[in-house]
Amino acid sequence: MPELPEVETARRSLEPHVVGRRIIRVRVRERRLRWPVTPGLAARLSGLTVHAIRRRGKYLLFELDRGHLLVHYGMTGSLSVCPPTRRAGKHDHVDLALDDGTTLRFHDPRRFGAVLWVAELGRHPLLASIGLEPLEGGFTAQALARLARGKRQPVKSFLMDGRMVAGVGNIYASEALFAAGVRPSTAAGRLSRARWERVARSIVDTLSQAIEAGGSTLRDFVGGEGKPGSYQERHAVYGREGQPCPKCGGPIGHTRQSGRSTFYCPRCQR
DNA sequence: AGAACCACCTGGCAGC
DNA sequence: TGCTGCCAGGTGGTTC
Repeated sequence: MPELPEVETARRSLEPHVVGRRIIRVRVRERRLRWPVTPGLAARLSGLTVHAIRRRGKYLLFELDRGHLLVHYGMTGSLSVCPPTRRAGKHDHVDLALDDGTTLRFHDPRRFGAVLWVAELGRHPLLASIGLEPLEGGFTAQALARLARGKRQPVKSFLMDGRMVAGVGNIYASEALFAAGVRPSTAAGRLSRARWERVARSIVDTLSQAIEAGGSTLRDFVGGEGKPGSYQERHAVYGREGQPCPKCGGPIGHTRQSGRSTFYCPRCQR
């Protein structure tokens, strides 16, 4: 469950269970994730209290007494709060036992996710070059246009580039561009100011509405406390090739951009 | 310098 | 059934 709305939904649902809890024990069953789990994670985390859970793009950041625990879901990662009796399954790679008897468990079949301890967030290379945060101040048409200046890259790829915009992935790039009426293949550097205004607003609206709906739940089920989201029912174009466009009724088109599926309405998006 | 492609994994599904 | 090939919400590094 990995784009911004899904990560934000996870953050909100974990917060009441995890903030204020002390980490009692750590168990790493599989350290081969996107990057190897920080060596000595158990010694690093044991005894520390979680003071807050923040999000930057698609990263979850657990603020501790010392440093942060950084979690990324990759394509198939998830966290759940389990009762102590729950047996670990095949892809349950990391457990944090908390002082109320529950376990915060990281599950990730494809192992594209990450679990890292970070001393100083500001200096960490994974966070240093992250782009504009769509739901915070500064996410404006002007800022986007400035970043895109001179780029011939398709606007959809631009929006999915984490160094430009944080947290927008394949689903929400397609959905936001549909809402804005902009063709995904348009060169980012050639969008007019008026179109950037529409794109910026569409990104904010799309992400906000998705968060309200609890995100999109596709092929995976959300374990633990997390309930599945329902925003997939409101996808206008994503995964809907050949089905009628909600605006004009024409068939939704499908194409491939730098290896990723793109869905759009050829009539409504110019 | 900028944009496309590859690699990293497992699982589910369609088609034979 | 079981096999094969293809597809999947990410992203850093490599190649062109």
